Amino acid sequence: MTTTTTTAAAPRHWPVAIGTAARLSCVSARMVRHYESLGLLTQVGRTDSGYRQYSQADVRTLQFIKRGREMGFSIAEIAELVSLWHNRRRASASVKRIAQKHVVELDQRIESLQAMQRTLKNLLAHCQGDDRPDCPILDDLAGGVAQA
Amino acid sequence: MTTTTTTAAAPRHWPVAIGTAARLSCVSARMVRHYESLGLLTQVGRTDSGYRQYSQADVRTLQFIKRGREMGFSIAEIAELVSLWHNRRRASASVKRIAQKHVVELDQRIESLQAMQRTLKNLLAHCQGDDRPDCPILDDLAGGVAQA
DNA sequence: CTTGACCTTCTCACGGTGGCAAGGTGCAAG
DNA sequence: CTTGCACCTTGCCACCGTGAGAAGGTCAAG
Repeated sequence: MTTTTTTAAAPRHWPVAIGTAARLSCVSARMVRHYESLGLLTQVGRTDSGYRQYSQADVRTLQFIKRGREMGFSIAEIAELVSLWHNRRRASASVKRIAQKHVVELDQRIESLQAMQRTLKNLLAHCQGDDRPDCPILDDLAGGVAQA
Repeated sequence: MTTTTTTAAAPRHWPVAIGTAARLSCVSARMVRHYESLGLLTQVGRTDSGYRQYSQADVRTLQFIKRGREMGFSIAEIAELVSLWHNRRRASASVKRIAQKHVVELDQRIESLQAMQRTLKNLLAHCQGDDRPDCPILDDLAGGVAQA
């Protein structure tokens, strides 16, 4: 393997093309274009032939987005966060507000999933799971007792 | 209010039109059609003019689907469950298997959301949330310390 | 007959990601 | 220089589940 530009880490020259930017940020080229189309990346450069050119700052923004997604922020929230990140006169309170709202949403989603789980585990505990047709799970789904 | 057919509960006559079926099952007419298009409702009847006609059994199936969605089953899983429900020679083990798989998936999703929460709460605890720009949340997103 | 509630089918959207196709580019090896 | 391959470009389709709306037909009551 004579690694020329195929290596993920530490490119010799900037700016880089989309493939490299994708590898450096662990975001697929597909999504890099998508994020650009959503306006998360401010004016990406182009070569004469139309290839996108990414600066180190662009790649850092992509990593920022990636990390935001990993924390479950929506694209819209990330857009706000990126904007705050780029704004030196931001108030950390603005960031905190977004994050707190997100924590609440996560709480609700977790709650909801846990409620499902309680119901299901309850039903599972009473299901024989043999070759007979009788099944409390189906009974419940069919308008049953609604045990929580 | 001279309630004729507008009432949700207990229709005088069967079969009923989609609106009534929707009200009885708490599924939007929109989704009732959608479920039919996915094959979850076996051959819905039609009047001469093309209106769908729902029997009590159809409405019960819709309620079954509704409850399944509330427990977080995917449409595909619900399709299997409905089929098992309709099959008198089913083995409850088949049902149990589907439900157990779903519980595992729920576990994973909950885990993942909780991981996000841990990270976020951690960062939030260190964010002043005042009018100054310094913010550990942004620092983390920007390729920071990755505190879990 | 008119009105209004209901029904029909159709399309488009969301969020976020993946896939594929058809075509242009850039570079290295021959 | 040519060939070949990896890369880039744009564009469209798919998923899942749901909502919104348009444009038109139907039914029942006034």
